[in-house]
Amino acid sequence: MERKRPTIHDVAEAAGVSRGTVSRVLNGLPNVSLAAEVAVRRAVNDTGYVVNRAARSLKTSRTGSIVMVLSEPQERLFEDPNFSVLMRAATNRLADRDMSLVLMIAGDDGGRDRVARYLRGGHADGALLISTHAGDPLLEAVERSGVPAVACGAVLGRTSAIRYAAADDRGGARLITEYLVGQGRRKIGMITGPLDTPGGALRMEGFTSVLGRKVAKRMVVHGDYTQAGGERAMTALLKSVPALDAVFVASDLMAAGALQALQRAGRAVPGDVAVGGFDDSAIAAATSPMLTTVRQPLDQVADEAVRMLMALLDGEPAESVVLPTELVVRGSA
Amino acid sequence: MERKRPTIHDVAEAAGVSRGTVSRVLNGLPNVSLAAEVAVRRAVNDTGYVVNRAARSLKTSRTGSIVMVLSEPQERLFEDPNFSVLMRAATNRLADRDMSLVLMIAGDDGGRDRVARYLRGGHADGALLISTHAGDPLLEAVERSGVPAVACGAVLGRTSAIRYAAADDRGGARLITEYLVGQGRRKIGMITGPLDTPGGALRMEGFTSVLGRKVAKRMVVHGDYTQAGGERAMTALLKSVPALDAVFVASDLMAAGALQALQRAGRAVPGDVAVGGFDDSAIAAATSPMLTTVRQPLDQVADEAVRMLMALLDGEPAESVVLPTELVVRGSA
DNA sequence: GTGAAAGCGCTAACAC
DNA sequence: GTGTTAGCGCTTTCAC
Repeated sequence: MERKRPTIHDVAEAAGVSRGTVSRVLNGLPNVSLAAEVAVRRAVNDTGYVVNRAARSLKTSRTGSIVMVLSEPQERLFEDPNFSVLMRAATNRLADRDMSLVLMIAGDDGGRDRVARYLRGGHADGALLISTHAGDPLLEAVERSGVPAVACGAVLGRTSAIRYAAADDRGGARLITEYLVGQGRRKIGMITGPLDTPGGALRMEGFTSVLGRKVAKRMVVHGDYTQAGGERAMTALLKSVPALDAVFVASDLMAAGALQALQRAGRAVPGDVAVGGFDDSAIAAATSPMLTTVRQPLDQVADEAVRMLMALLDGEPAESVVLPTELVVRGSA
Repeated sequence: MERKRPTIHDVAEAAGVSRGTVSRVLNGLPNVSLAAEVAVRRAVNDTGYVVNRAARSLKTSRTGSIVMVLSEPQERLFEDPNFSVLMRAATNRLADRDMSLVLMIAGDDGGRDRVARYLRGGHADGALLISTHAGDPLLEAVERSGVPAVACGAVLGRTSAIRYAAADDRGGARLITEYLVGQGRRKIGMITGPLDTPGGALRMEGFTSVLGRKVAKRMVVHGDYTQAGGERAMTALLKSVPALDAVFVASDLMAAGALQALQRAGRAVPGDVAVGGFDDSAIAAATSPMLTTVRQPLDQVADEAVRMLMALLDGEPAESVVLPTELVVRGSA
């Protein structure tokens, strides 16, 4: 039973029509009689025919695949719970359209080069960009390639024309900051992410938009999205602002680190210090107390990003979208 | 500047040689003079040539891509910290060989169908299987497709001939169980994963191999790898074995749930009850106390799986490998 | 409404 | 050591 894979030719023969007609049926083009269509569909079934994408692609110069590019340093990706959500949603949305998702990592120059070559080679119809940061050389490389691209997460900096779908980082930060204020907290600090990332810059903007730029300045410490970084930042913040009674931490993972620093310092949470996180990842429910945090609709972000990318592929315009976040109250604040 | 993408023909012309010679240089075949090689490389650079994979694939019927198939119910993947590690490592290893990684999700019948069609269509040179379970219909579909495949994680059941690379689940479970015994614990319970998964069945085997099948039987409760499931299982275990002084939980996420159940029940950890986890994921360092757990070398698992798959593609044999795990002692036991 | 035929860009077999 | 050439399987005019 090791017959060669059937080609469109075999199907045509089995259906008693020409290859052209089979192609028309397969692609849903007009000008096919009902009889022919039925015969072709039957023949496809009987022969077990599956199109050869390479041949189709050679002819149409469309590949049927989208590349998802991660431009995050690898260690961080390693700990990033958001990434797999985006990937899952994107894979499913693309599968709905019979397209596939290729993954590439552009963490260093070599990786970026590979991505650039891949795109210039026309190996993907479009690109989905994950976790780019301000001034990321990848953005320029992608734009130069001419391949349609959409980012998941805001694209920072005025220089890029790349559209994006993102959760409302600014609004989410405002939400939780206002919640802390509403709880009667008066000395509220913040631990940010790296300021060249949207989650770093925009969540800080949300925070300061509530508490004021000036006041907030000495209450803000910068972290790096790792748990150890969160712990260090919390320790530093406690030192500089001993009277602190609340802290908004820009990611759950960092918040877990902050919780540990607070415990070590003998501060009760939320009794002495209330802690707010961001992400609503699995970590948020694993800490003690569980984290009050901000949920990002990441599956919707991916859905929207795919939708926008498909529009772009069809030559239609697509505007960036920002999706609302949601406060999730648990024990830590 | 919107020139058409250069083809091998343009390169040949620029280098003053034939297309055949260019192809030989590109593919590192012998019988090329140094002069010709230099000229071709220069021309490639000058023209910005990138091979057209579709054309190459059409000719060679090799695609240069590997598909990673997730056969996990989607909700679980969502919380699974292991998956992104495997994917990152596999992507990097494949990139080293200039191959790319396509992601597919085979969580339901529709997904499995798509995967089967994809493989039968010859759209990938090989498959990397993630989180298959015993009797998974996907395994049969993959085998029927004739596409070389390797699993990450042991393949359960005698029926499948698919080779795998896995962490030593049994040994890791033994390691931590012996550690608990060595700490003087006498009433040691266990919360397993689903028994049709390797992590479910093998970690339980490791546990019972230390404590004995009979003794262990009433001390074992089954979980589902979720945090809520871990919490429920812990509650049930405490009820049936009130004198419990230690528990080995088959994943960190479930262990986080167990910790919460213990806290609610007023049992001190590790004072009253020692808790051991498995995975050494980010969660393990976020709980309080931090989890004593078993580290799996997942990047090595992916490395090995890719290596085996490449061997298979070259027509060489490949034997399954099991990689040693490591005990990571923190606060919970 | 349908068939015939011309390539898409590449590799590999063959002739020199 | 190098050039020539015949397709790989498909889509898409162009006739009919």
